[in-house]
Amino acid sequence: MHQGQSRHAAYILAAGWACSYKLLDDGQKQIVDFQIPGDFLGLRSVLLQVSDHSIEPVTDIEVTEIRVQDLLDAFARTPRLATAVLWAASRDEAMVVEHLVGIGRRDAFQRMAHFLLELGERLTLVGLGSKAGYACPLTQYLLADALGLSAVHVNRVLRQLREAGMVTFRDGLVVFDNYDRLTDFAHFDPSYMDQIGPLLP
Amino acid sequence: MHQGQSRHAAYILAAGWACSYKLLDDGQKQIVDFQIPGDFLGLRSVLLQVSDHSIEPVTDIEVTEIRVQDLLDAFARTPRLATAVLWAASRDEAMVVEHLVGIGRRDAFQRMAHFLLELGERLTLVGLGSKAGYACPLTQYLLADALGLSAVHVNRVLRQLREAGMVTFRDGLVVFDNYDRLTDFAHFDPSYMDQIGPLLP
DNA sequence: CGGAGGGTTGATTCCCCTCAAAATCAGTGG
DNA sequence: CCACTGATTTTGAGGGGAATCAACCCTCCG
Repeated sequence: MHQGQSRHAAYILAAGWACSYKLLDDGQKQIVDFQIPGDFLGLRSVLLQVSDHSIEPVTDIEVTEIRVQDLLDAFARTPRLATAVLWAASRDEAMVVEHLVGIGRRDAFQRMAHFLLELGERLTLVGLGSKAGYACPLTQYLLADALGLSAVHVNRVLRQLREAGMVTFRDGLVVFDNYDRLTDFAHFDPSYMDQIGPLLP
Repeated sequence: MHQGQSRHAAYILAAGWACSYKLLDDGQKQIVDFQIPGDFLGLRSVLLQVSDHSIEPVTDIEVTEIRVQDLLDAFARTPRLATAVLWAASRDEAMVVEHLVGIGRRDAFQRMAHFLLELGERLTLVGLGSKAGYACPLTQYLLADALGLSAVHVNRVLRQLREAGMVTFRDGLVVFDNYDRLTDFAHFDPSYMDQIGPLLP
């Protein structure tokens, strides 16, 4: 899916990882978010009718297609579903906001630590991770484009976090060497993620 | 409205400016967005039941309160309204994403230029601005917290943009000295803002 | 075996921050 | 009328975090 496209469906990611990003005129890339199993793909593009961003697979993926018309029809029949989707969209926005704060006000180390922790939290919710660590197919280039850093600096930051005994990212595996010290260092507060659930009438 | 609060209403801003922001543990502030007349206030906080951010007036403001229950009841009676609100939420998220891209991948000059242009575009839509300029009550401190810069650097950037004959921000007034050159410089593409409107069943 | 993608490390440069100090202005009270 | 205060804007000097440039290594794969 690419920026500017219209007429496409939304999907739910069943397996694999994807990433949504925007391309700038000078060729730079800013990754907005990574999608893991269970996440919506392209919901906003459908609602706004024109995609304002691109989506790309990171690994091989499996998706379930949701046709726009079906979704809107379901809203009409089941208003509570509309509320639930609105809730899901709000939770997505909350994550983008947290990402914005990280890039705007945290240095590279806290930014990286916070990112790895948030990803771990999300993966734990769907049974793909724990406080020990998780499998992570992202390259250092992808991390750089997500965190607003250069790939070289990502490498340095990862090395220093590893040498500090807080977290090790190697061979597609994130291992939390000292979870508590890492959360402390990153000022990580997961409360903005584990939401109560949709507010239903 | 403050981070962590629950039980509050949503509002529509009738007059004045507000800003939504997050506070970090070390006291730094990241402004996520400014709200101008016509914008929703706190919609996400209501849907997620707990506010993940704070909202503060920038000027004196006038708001219209929307009670949560009324909103949800209206969704049940008028599904199209739910779709419309979902659309508005998506548009808000698109603006946050654009903000994220700006902070992640643009230097201070393009960031400032882009920000002033986007604000101008939004104000023009509600009749409070034009390609000539607009009244802007923001201080350089607020700009700094929004753009992820220091107030000192904001000042330098504004001076250089002024000396380059592109835009002048002085005494609460933004004047586009050369709109075309500024949009060119900032790679500003307003298409992500003037959306088609809600997709209705 | 050559090439591509990804990871690692060092040297240098530069953008932006921090610290510091004035200047300007609105309000406030003596 | 004027000193006094606080908020905001302005400008300078110096420092630091991250980018850029440039190698080199490894593994996988046709």
